[in-house]
Amino acid sequence: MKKAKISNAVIRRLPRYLRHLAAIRREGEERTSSSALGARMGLTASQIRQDLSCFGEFGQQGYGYNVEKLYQELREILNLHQEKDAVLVGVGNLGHALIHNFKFRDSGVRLCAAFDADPARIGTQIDGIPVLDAGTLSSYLSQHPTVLAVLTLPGRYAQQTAETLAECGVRGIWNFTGFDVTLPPEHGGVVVESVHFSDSLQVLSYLIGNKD
Amino acid sequence: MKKAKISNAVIRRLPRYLRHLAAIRREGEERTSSSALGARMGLTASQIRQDLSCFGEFGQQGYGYNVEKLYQELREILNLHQEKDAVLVGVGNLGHALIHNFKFRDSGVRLCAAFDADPARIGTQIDGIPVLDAGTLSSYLSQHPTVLAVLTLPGRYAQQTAETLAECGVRGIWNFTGFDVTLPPEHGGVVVESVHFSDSLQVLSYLIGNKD
DNA sequence: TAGATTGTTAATCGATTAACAATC
DNA sequence: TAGATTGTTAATCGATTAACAATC
Repeated sequence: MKKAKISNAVIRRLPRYLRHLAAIRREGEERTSSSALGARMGLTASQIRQDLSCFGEFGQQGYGYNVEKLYQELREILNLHQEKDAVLVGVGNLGHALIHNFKFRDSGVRLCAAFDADPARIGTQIDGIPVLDAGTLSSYLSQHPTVLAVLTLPGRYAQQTAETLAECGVRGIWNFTGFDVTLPPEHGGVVVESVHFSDSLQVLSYLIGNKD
Repeated sequence: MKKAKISNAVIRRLPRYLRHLAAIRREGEERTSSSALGARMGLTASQIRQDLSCFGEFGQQGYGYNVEKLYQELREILNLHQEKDAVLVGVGNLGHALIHNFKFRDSGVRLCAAFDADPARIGTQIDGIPVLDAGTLSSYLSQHPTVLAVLTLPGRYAQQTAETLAECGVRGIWNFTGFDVTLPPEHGGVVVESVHFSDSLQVLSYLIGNKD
């Protein structure tokens, strides 16, 4: 039901808008404007108005934007208001850290189960999330339709596991393995979002190294 | 000694080039070309040549690029060849996971010490990395000049800790706190590279939600 | 009302792609 | 040599910024 294709640049700014709106909201402000928000975020007022206008008309001339309303609009645009079930695959240090620290709920995600191949972990719970046998992943998914999967297992299993997930109907894969995962289009456009720690560190390395 | 300013878009592609070159190298290939690399990475040959030409002339007409040479060139461009000392601040689950799993060495980073405020953790070691009292951070830094810091502590301490780090001469901050950190220019252009997990998940949420 | 600020159209800027002469 | 492929210049495309009429 969307009109024009939204550019990637715009999409990647949305969570940042949301973060700043959330902060302004916590500060108790009722209204803001494209110029105020822009000053705060280091963007031009023009860009903010242009970005938001991709999704609708959320402001009011002479007044600006109602913080609460714009905040909620952004949550809807990002589909955060809609509950999404997820599983996590690979309960190593990083998987454990995500289960324990990360606020999945803030993004509308309900982490339902974790999977691991290590018998010592299977059957345990982490913060109330059961750790199940990785061998039962696809049978679990067939019984519990799940839209999201968090990939935190060793890189060598990334591709194969991603394919299993895609076959079982997962729509989005949040990939922390550091390996690229490519899913053929027969899997109906499953989206892979990768968090490449090393890419980020290497960019930092570049930036500090060229400051001389 | 660099000529023109390199655009951010180019810089963020460099680690990805490196990753693919590393894979091609592992596969035992001796040469590649902008079109072969482009096909593999989903980029145009033109873009690859354009990107690389920002940094020098690494290819040869009629032949293409020597994989090993280009790989090493990219490592130099990113300053990965140059040893960089780092500290990690905040030894919670995520900090622990990074110390234990992340291959800092692959990016030329030597993690020298970790800091935490929890007395139960102070004095322990994680994979050979000593956990020191967070209260001694600045005195440590004055004795051990350190260019990089990994921020993995609770968000409410992010800004203040970043300022301390900047005052103590740290040049780059790798920020995992989920909070934005802003350093005034009086800190001589300390670079902050943030890994915002929630931004990434929210983009994924947007993308799967708009596939209907 | 007058001032402020929107959404949108037009202008500018920057990044990507195409074309091609140079040459291995 | 002929074919392949570079580095670079020019053309295109897309994203950002500026301008402004509409209006709260």
